[in-house]
Amino acid sequence: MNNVFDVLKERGFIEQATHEEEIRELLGKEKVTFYIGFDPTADSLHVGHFIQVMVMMHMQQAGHRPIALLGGGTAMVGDPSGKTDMRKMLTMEQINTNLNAFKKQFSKFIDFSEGQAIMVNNGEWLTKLNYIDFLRDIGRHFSVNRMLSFECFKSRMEKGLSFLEFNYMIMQSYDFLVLYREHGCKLQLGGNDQWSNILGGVELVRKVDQGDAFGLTFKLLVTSEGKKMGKTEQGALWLDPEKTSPYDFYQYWRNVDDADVKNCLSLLTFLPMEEVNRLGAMEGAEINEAKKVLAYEVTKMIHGEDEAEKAKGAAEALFGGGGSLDNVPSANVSSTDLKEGINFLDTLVEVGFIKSKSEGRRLVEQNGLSLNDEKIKDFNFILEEKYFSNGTAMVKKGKKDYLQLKVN
RNA sequence: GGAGGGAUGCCCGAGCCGGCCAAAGGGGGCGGACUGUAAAUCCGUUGGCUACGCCUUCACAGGUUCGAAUCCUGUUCCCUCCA
Repeated sequence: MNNVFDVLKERGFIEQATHEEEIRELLGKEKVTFYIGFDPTADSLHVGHFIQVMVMMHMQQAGHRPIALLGGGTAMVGDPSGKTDMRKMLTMEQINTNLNAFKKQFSKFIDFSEGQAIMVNNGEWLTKLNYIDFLRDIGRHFSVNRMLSFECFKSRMEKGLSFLEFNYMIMQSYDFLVLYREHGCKLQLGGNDQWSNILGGVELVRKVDQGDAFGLTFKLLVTSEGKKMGKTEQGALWLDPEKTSPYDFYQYWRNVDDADVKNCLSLLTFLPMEEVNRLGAMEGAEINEAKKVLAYEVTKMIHGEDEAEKAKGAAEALFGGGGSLDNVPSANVSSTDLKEGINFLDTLVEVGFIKSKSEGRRLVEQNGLSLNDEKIKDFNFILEEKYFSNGTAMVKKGKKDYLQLKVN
């Protein structure tokens, strides 16, 4: 019988705990209702959120009950934790759109049937609060002196912090109290950047209801150098295949630093730790095998087995090892245009493979663009039928950015 | 409400006694070399275009001038101190 606490600890999730021993004991003896909050600030979850989802899955598998708290109310305010600037305000409509997107994505990973997990929106209670009542009931339990000393406001003490955002912590703390009262929620989890906010909630429940409340935070997904992971040129690594294609998603993990492979396997897959340790210990070129496993496993979990197979197949086809080119990223060109001949760079801009023609020229100048493995040397290169075989031609940008052109 | 400071390219940050500024420097990104579809390192590059020239950029709207990121006016936002 494994205690989830030990599992999470072994896999490297845990960063800080309010009452380490008691939490471990609690998780070992009863079915615990816990919650993690997610503010709907974008129209899709990203890998940073996914770490939290992984935790929820581990917990649910161990028999505990997750509450996915959607921050429809808190998103109206914006969490200042660790941020240097104020977030731009979101409109109600945006928040609601995002909320629905989050809901859908959660359902893929957590089992919400028969009350095994709950999804709630804090907008339901936060937007109805009466200011004076709230201040008198809740506000009086917070010491401004203490709040100001919290790490999460540090960067903002220089840059400026509005009262609006300053209240975020109190609102989140109140969430915990509401969930404690309505669902018997005793534990709040979150990324380590949420430590102060979680602490606020734990203390509030203890003060107001003399309840047993606990908090636990997890490592944020960062590289061995401390940089945030899951960032691409386009921004975050999204779980929505429309925003980050399964192929790009796969490639991201296929290309992580050697030093991060083990950590990623441990946090983002359910592979047994023996396997994680075995793969993570690989060195030199061998570790590429571990990266393939990582990429496949994570992609499978997010996008399903079919998409993972396709992404894997495409990668193999492009980077050696055979496989079919069917699932390589592609774009269409019209056969009538092709008969007349079309400007190569214009075409690439049109299909979005390069951002501008200037970028295209730069690439040509720097020898970074090729067609069917022939370097393009001329800005005005004309694309014609003769470069296509079986209706396709392969464009390559840089070392590993491929686009298959297909005639239609 | 009063006094002062600020807003620059993806980010940070020079420039602000007007022309030499598409704007120093760093970070990041991109390309090349080296490799293992890795890291580190080195080199190049980093607004757009009908491209040795042209066009649009230095919070926003006007003005002065042959000419403004740089001067003036108004507006918005932010910060600091005082009340």
